[in-house]
Amino acid sequence: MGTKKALTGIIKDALSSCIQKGVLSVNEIPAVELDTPRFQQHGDFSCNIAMILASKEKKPPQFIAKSIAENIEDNYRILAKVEVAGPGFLNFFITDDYWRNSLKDIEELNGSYGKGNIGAGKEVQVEFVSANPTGPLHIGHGRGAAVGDTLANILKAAGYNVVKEYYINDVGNQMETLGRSVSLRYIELFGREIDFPKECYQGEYIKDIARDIKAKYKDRYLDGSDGEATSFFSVYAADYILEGIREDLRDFNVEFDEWFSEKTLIEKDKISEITSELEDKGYIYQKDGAFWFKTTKFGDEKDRVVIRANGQPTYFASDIAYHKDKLERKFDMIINIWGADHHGYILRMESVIQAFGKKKEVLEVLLVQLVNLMRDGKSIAMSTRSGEFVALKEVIQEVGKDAARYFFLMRSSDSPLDFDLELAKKQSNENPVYYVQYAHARICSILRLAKQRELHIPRFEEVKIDLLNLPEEMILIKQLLKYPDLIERSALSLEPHRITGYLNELAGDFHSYYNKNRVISNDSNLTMSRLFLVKMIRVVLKNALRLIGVDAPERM
RNA sequence: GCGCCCAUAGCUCAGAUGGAUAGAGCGACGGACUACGAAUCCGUAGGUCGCAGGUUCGAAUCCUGCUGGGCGUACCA
Repeated sequence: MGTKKALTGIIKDALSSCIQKGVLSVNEIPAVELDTPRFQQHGDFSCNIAMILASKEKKPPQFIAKSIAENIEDNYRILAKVEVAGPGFLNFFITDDYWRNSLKDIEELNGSYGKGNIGAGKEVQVEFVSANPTGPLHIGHGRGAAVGDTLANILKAAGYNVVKEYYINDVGNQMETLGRSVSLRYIELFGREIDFPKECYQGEYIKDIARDIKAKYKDRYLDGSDGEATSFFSVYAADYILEGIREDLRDFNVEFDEWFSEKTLIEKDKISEITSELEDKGYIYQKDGAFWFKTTKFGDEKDRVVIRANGQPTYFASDIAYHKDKLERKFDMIINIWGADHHGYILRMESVIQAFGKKKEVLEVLLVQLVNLMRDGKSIAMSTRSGEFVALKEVIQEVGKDAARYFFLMRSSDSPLDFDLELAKKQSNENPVYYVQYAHARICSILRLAKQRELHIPRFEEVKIDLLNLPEEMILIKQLLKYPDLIERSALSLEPHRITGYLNELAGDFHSYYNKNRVISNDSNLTMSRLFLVKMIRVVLKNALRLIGVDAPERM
C-alpha cells in the first residue's frame, strides 16, 4: 500500500473517533487531501482538514487539528511524529524505516513499478497527429505526436485501456489539389510548359512523387482524361505521403493502434446515414439549400453547415460521422489532441456528442499550442502549401529523436513553444535530456565497475538498509517513492509534461548525491546498501524515460 | 465586435486543483577532478508573480474590470 493511502486511512479513522467522542459534530467525514509541503520542517505530508472544518464547526482550526492529532492511532507504525503548525496544519513525519523499507516495492515491481489502477480498465481513445496526407509531417505535428504518444503511455500505466488512433483525411478538396499538383509536375517532367497555380502544393516532395510515378509508369498518365488522371495522381500521392508519415512517426518512436480512413466513412455512406438520423432527432434542418446543424442549441453563436447547397458535405460532416463511430466503439473517454488553431471546433464537437445522447465530458480535447519555428531568431511561417516548412524528419536528424521528444514534453502543452533550429543544434550537448540520460548512464557505469571488482549487486534482503541514513539518501528515497503518485496525477490531469519535470528533479538529486558521496568504498556493507539504492534509482529513471519514449542509454 | 489560450528572475519556463518563506534551466560572476564518467557538482547575484479591485483564516493560483500578446471567428480543409 502506498504511504499516502495508508496515511489518509489513519486520518479518517482519527476523524471518526473525534466524531464518536463528540469533539467534532459533522455527520460526514469530508475528503482528506494530503499535500507535499515545500519545506522539510513541515514534514512529509501536510493536511489542511482542520482549517476546512473550522468554519463548519465554529471552532478554532488549531483546536480541531490538535484533537485529530490526539486521536491518531498508528497501527502500521509509519509515523515518527505529528505536529500541529501554523494556522492549523497537521504535519506528518513518516519514519525513515518506513521509507527505506518501501524500496522493496520498487525492486519487486521493477519494470512495472509506477503502474496503478486509477483507470480501472476504462476504455480510452487518444486521437492525435491526424495530419492531412498532403505533405510530410512538420515540427508542429511533432509536438502533437510527442504529447499524444506520451499521454497514451501514461494512461496505460495508470490502468486505462488505451487505443492510439490516427485519422486520415483522405477525401475532399485538398486531395484534388494534391492530385493536380502532382499531375502538373509529372507533365513538366516530360519537358512541357506548365502553369503551376499558387494554390497547388509548392513543396519539393511533390516533384519527388512525380518522378516516382514517371519511373514506374513512364508516360502512361500523360494524356489521359483529366478527371481520371487526377484521381490516380491524388490516390497515389496520398499513399506515398502517408507511407512517409508512418516512417517519420516510427523514427519518432510513435506507433498507432488504428489508422482510420475518412474515405471508409464516405464509402459506407455514413454521412447520409448520420445526417438523416440527426434530422429525425431534430438537430439538422434545411435552409438556403444547405443542411445545418443546430449547434446554437448547445451554446454556439450560429448554426453550422453540414451539407452545402451544392450537395457536397463539409469537413464538419465527416467529423460528425467519425465521432459517431468513436461513440459506437464504446469508449469511456475520447481524447482528441488538436492544434490550438482548432479550438473553435471544440464546442461544435461537444454539440455532436450531446446530440447523440452522451455527456459532453466523454470528449476531452487537449489543445496543444502552436510551435513557433525559428531559425536564427527569425520566425518561419509554417504552411504546407508555401513549401517553406521544416520537416519533422529533418529535426529528428539534426537534434535527435530523444532531444526532440524531451523538448516537446518539457512545458505544458497550453503554452506556445519557441523552437529555434539553430539553437537546438548548437545546444544539443547541453540539452536537458542529456542531464537525465547521463544520470542513467552514470549508474550503469557504477554497476559495471562493481561487477568488474567482483562485487555482488545485492537484493533488498541482503542489504543493511538503515545504513542509508544521509539526508541526501532520504531525499532520493522519497523522490523514488513519489513516482506512482506522479503517474496518477499526470493521468488525471492529462499533463504529460510533469514526467520531464520529475525526471529532471530525480536526476538532479542523484547527480548531487553522486558528487558528494562514493557509492563504492572500502566499507563493504555501506557499498552494498548504496549499490542497491542506485540500482533502484536506475529502475525509476528507466521506467519514466520509457513513458516519454526516450532511450535510457547505458553509455553515452 | 465576440470567443479560447497566455502574461512569474535578463531569456525560456515550472509552480501538485487555494496553503506556510517564490522554483529550475540558460545567461553572468566565483569555486570543485592524484578515487565510481566534470555531458556533473557547490556557491553568489537576480522578483511589486502584467495593472486595479474583490472573495477568506490564507491568492501566482478563484471572480470582475483593464492593459499587452497568440489563435480563432467560412456553404476552406
